[in-house]
Amino acid sequence: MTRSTAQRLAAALRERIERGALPPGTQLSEEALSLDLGVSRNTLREAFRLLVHDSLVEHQVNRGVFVRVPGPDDVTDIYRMRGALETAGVRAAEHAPPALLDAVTTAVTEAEWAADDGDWPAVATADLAFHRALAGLCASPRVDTAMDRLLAELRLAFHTMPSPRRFHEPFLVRNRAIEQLLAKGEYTRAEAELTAYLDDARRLIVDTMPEERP
Amino acid sequence: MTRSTAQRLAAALRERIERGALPPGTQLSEEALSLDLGVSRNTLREAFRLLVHDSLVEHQVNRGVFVRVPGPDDVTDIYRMRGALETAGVRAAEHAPPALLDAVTTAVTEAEWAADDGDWPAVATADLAFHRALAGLCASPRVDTAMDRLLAELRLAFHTMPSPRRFHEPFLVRNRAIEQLLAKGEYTRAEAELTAYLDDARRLIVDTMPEERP
DNA sequence: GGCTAGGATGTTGTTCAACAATCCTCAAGG
DNA sequence: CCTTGAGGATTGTTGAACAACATCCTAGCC
Repeated sequence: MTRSTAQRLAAALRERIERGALPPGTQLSEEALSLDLGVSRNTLREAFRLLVHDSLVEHQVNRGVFVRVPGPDDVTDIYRMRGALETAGVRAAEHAPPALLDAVTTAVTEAEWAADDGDWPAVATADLAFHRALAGLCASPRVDTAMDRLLAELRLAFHTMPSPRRFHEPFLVRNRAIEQLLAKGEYTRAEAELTAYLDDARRLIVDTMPEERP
Repeated sequence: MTRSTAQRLAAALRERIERGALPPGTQLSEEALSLDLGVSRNTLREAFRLLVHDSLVEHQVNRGVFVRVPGPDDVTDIYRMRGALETAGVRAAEHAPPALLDAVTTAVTEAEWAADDGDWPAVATADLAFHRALAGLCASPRVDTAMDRLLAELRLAFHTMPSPRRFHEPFLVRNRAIEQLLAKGEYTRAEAELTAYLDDARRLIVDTMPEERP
């Protein structure tokens, strides 16, 4: 309860953006939103800064803030950094506390359950949770928050895809494979598998994305 | 010149902090600073948000903003994430564009020159530039900015050390060794060397840091 | 003496209204 | 077709005011 008004505002807007109520490209008008949410323009601007911080919105000077529209090169870059953080997690797996390793296994299992139910949004969430858990093996708060921001940005990119519904499903078996390799202590092979995985996923996304506007 | 007033303010404050004019722990009073810098309190608060974003200052609700005082566990965590980003750069070195590899070599050389001159602040800058160049081999804007933030935060930690003057100098020979391994294409050994390097540097810093306050 | 309750004081959090600076639109003119 | 220039709309910034909160000091109690 010790959160500031601006922080609560940012959370509310973040929720709207991730749900898709504010699709990429939308302008967030200061006057309209401040009236809508019942706060002053100044406070709303503070909330905007927080959203800029997790790169969900983009601030153009003298023009306003817009929900970001990640382009193909953004996705490519996100996957580069994901590769750095997740492979670091795999390399750290050998000395990671058991609780963190359990989190990896749990995420894979939950993704499989969701797929059995045909609950594709839940599959997406669990898939991302699996990769967050991989990076989490670093046992580093900074890695964790960086990873969270990357995945939030990626979720935004999914919103621009034509049909993201069953995107994650074919990758579940590869998630399980990586988890097995980790459990068996074959870290080098796990890292190679993960790298190949990320490369394929990135390619698949970039290919189905609309062209970048000039 | 298309920068906002808040951005200019943030840059000015960032410079003061990194120079040490605002040592870690200092409270940044809104009223005093707004009078001093000739801007409104609201604008100053916007600048604060930008500084929070590169984690140079810390915002405590209803208490104000303070220049961060990184503790030993902060340093440990920074080195964890540095390890992830820099080793990723080393692994990407094989396919990195020549310009990025040149940047690595240049940084090492400049560090050696500065050491010959006994210019320890310049040695520190060049040392950090070398590691920034390593991470830069990823050719990823997001990795670059993440690395920049990490190093800025680390510079803050140096300010709390008793005598950071010649800290970087003994590491220069190891920088050169890593650079040589990269040039010879021995990426695996370069990565191992780098990991050992980071571990030693971290230990050295943490051991000379004052105790964390409870 | 030591401890708690309560008020005094200063700081931050938020709002409001106004004006300046900038961008966008659209129509007039070459 | 292109340029140019109002005009309108939005953001950028300010200053003042009040509310909410933290800290410190003091008075009172055990």
